[in-house]
Amino acid sequence: MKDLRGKLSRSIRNKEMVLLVCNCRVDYSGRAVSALGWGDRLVLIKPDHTVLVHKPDGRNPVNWMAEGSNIEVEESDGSLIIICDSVNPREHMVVTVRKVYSLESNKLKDGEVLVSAGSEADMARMIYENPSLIGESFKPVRLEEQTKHGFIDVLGAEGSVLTVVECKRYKAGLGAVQQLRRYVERLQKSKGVMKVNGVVAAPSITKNAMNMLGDWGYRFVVVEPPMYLDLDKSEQRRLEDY
Amino acid sequence: MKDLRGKLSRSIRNKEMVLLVCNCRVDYSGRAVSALGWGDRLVLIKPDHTVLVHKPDGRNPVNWMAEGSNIEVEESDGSLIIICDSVNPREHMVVTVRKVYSLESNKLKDGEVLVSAGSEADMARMIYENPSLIGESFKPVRLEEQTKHGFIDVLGAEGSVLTVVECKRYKAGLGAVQQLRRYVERLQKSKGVMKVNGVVAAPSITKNAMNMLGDWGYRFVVVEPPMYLDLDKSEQRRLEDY
DNA sequence: ACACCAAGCAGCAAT
DNA sequence: ATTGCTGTTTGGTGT
Repeated sequence: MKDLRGKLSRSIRNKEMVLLVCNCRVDYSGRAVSALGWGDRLVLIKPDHTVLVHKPDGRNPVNWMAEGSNIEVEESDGSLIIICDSVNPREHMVVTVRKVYSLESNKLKDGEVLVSAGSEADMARMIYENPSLIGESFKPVRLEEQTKHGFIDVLGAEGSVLTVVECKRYKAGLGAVQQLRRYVERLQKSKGVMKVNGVVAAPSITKNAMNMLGDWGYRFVVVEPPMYLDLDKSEQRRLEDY
Repeated sequence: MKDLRGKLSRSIRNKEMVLLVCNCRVDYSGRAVSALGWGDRLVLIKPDHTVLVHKPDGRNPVNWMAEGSNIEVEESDGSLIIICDSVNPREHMVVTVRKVYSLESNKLKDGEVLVSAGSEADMARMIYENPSLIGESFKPVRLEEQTKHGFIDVLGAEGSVLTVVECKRYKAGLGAVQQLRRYVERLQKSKGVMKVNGVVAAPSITKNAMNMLGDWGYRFVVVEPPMYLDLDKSEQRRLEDY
């Protein structure tokens, strides 16, 4: 274990990406507490001092420390002990390694950034630019207004009545209707007007949410999120082209 | 690349955990669309066919496929091409690898499951068992009741008045108050009673949420989530003992 | 720093 | 399978 400890410490200090496949146990305390008994896992230490412990299944790490953690490697009783600490939030994770299957590290270079589309913001933009998606008389006024007390996706008017549009890129649930209700009520209060229209714009809506929508006199409009990448900032290619 | 393709395919078929450190690009389409240019990354393929692409920083994978995806490995123009597909939701991810820094795989065995404490459910249980945390006259009735129209953390009574308690393990925000409001209103409607008490139980609460709470006649009670593990199911040890 | 909200949220439980 | 909701949510943005 001694040389392993040295190699590990050196790789971390050297800002390499470390892959440690091992049998280990993990103890965590901080925002919660947890214990994980002995088993085979991947311990991934990134150059930014993010530490991830992955079980052989699932998308998420079973334990982790956010970037910037302090990492110490010790050796005791033939075990490798990886101690991670962070302040704000104060967190502590200890990985005790009793068997190493493989340890390797690489210096990685990656300057690229993910380009993606299909978010709720993209949807809001699409509605702003194509107001008829909401209704014949809908005239958009403001896009993605983040105010002190909420975030209105699209604000517009139908005739002389203000209309709040809440977008959801997936099936709208109770939460979406509640959000809409909050924004509508705030507008009514702040503007001192009785009537404000509320619209949920989403590809679909759950039954309960639809009922709640009706109870409050709001309406639902089917809108699909736009799925194309703006790769060249000029030429947009539809998803299906790929 | 040819032998690499064989090794990779074999490891995947063999349900091993595959670690591929490489220079690659990634294209994804499904719930959204994304493109990621050339760079050095870790491609992690788990036995359950979860696929994760990790950049050298950050906690989350930059691209991924959920467990159970179909994975094909091809070779073209000296590049390794990993094609992942899933139905429901229909998703597609292609990792094009032009340079392999390392490729290894291991058969992992991990039967352990994470034991943790400090969740909202733990909080609700604590309140149920220590009702005075909410108030002198609070008598708990039901714990974590999932009704058709919402999920009530703790339901109780103060005198002859029903009381709904909404727990948050962290600082309570507007969402918590709205949730509470929905449950209270539903109860009032279904039971046909005028008065139902509402309580937000959390370590702290935001200013806006506190105001909203007052507007609706609800109250806030300071409660910290319980941070101890029930390791033996009999003997509880406090976090600080470790 | 705080507050609020979206996420290709993921994962879980109950319907 | 759908619905609703928590999470050591993470991550981003505006105040």
